[in-house]
Amino acid sequence: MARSNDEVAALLQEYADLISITGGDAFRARVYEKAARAVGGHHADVSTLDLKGLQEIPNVGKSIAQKVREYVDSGSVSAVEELRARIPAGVRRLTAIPTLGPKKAMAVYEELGISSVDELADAIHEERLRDLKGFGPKTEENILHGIELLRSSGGRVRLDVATGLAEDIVAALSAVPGCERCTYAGSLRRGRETIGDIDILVASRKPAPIMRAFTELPYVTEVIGTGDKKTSVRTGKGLNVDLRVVPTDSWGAALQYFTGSKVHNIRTRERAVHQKLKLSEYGLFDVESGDKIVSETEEEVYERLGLPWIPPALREDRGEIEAGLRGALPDLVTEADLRGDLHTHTDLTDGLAPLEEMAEAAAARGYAYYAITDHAPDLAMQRMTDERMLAQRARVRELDGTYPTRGRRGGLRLLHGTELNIGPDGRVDWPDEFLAGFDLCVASVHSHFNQGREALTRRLVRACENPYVNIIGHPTTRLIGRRPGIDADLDAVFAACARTGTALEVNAHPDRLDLRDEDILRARRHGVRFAVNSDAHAVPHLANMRYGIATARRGWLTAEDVINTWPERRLRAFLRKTKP
DNA sequence: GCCGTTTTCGGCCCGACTGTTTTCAGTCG
Repeated sequence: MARSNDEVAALLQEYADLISITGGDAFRARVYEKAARAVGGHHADVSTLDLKGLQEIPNVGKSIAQKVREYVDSGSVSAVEELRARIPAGVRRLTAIPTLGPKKAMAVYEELGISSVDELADAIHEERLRDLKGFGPKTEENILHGIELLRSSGGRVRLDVATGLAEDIVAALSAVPGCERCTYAGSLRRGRETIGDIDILVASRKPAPIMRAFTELPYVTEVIGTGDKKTSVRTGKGLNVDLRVVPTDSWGAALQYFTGSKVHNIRTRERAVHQKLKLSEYGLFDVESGDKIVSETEEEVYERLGLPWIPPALREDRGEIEAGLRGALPDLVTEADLRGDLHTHTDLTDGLAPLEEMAEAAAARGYAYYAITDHAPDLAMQRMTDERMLAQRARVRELDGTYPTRGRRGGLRLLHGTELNIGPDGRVDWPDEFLAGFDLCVASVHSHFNQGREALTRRLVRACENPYVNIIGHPTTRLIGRRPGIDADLDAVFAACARTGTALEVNAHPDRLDLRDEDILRARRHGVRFAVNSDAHAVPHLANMRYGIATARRGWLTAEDVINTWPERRLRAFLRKTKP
């Protein structure tokens, strides 16, 4: 079951879409969109709020608050039902087709009675669309192509895939003569968990050679559009890449603009308007005189708007503008803050590399400490026994402090741990006496994902209450794009973590990124501590930490919030939990 | 429909590109 907030947000978004499709007031539609986002991101459950409490949510006024109450009380909203009755659900789905927006969707429905993607494809094959006003052969072709894209991909790729491609493109374009600066922006710079398309920004006085080099890159399969300021392509990975070329003195304004997010940009531009200024990708301008005020760096742009520079990870309109105005932006954790990794595997279970290689690679990363946490016996396929685990522990003790780690006195401190399995009833693999021998225990759910909400919640809370469980590993077990997170009452779990001194993992594997940014934000309000871990099963996986840190930053975490940035003594004290 | 260091009414982010247009609407980010 989704949180009430998510259901209400989806309903408000649907209402906004229906207003747009029916040609309603565009500003009114936008307000519903803004309210949908605000409700989705609100910390308190809307089903527990009265009208007054609801109206404290930004962009929720009397009218929308009443609709939310109506939904919570009765399960539906009459105003939404009225529009649903006028517009078949299929018409709304048409707007998911690239190049087909609300206006065209309404036109094909009203003129031709089309209310599904299949009917639309048929109509195009029969050349019936081109007779409509504003439609022509090219429009038909574009829509048909859009339908193919919609059916084939569906869109977003993993953060690591997009990062790799973007870094290749930046390297290639940086080598083109006349390219003065080049970087990626957009959701990738903000570190979102999946990427819909890549935005590349170049500063240059001569765009043509850059645009040409861009369209000739080997992985480009199609050029969608091209001008002297902007070019868009599709790549073999099903990922679109947009390239914008701006004058060098516009770099800061352009970087700010193309980093987004859209909602953050709207907020910053609104601030500009209130100061009789205009903010675009070319700079911050005085409206009356047209004079450019600043444009060279992001810092100048924000400063002139009365704001400190805001880290890209925070630019989602989740309170960063208000925090900036109060001087209360968090000092976000960085990869350099990390002193160790607290969840890793070796070839004793399902890892690929032996303990020695993993430890050596960890030392090379400059860590001060490193935990080996192989699987415990309840994951039967891992064939773990007490003897094998104790033999590994003896080897860990031998190797402790023997790997020189740069910039630190003494060698890499090795911690011997395990990744326990949280059983259906919340119990873990070993009895307390055996668990007491570990330096730390991660505990994770690996099966029985579909127990009811109450059972799953109890299960996780019970794991937190185990005095030997230090970290809940990949807390929701979601796999991005493949498996949803378990349906537990996460707020209850977060409260249990805070109460028992159990940390929540931010699993850095790009398939997981679990907890996700929004859940981190909620957990943080409970006073929970976090561990950003690679869950490495091979040496190269240790470097996935960058994605975990990106996610932690999106969750507003500081080094203080993350236990594996702490000095070893403080970490070990935390791991003693509530035990005497 | 929401909101207010101009305002309780009158605003509401800005520009690039495309395809259809004889000067602009729609879509996208």
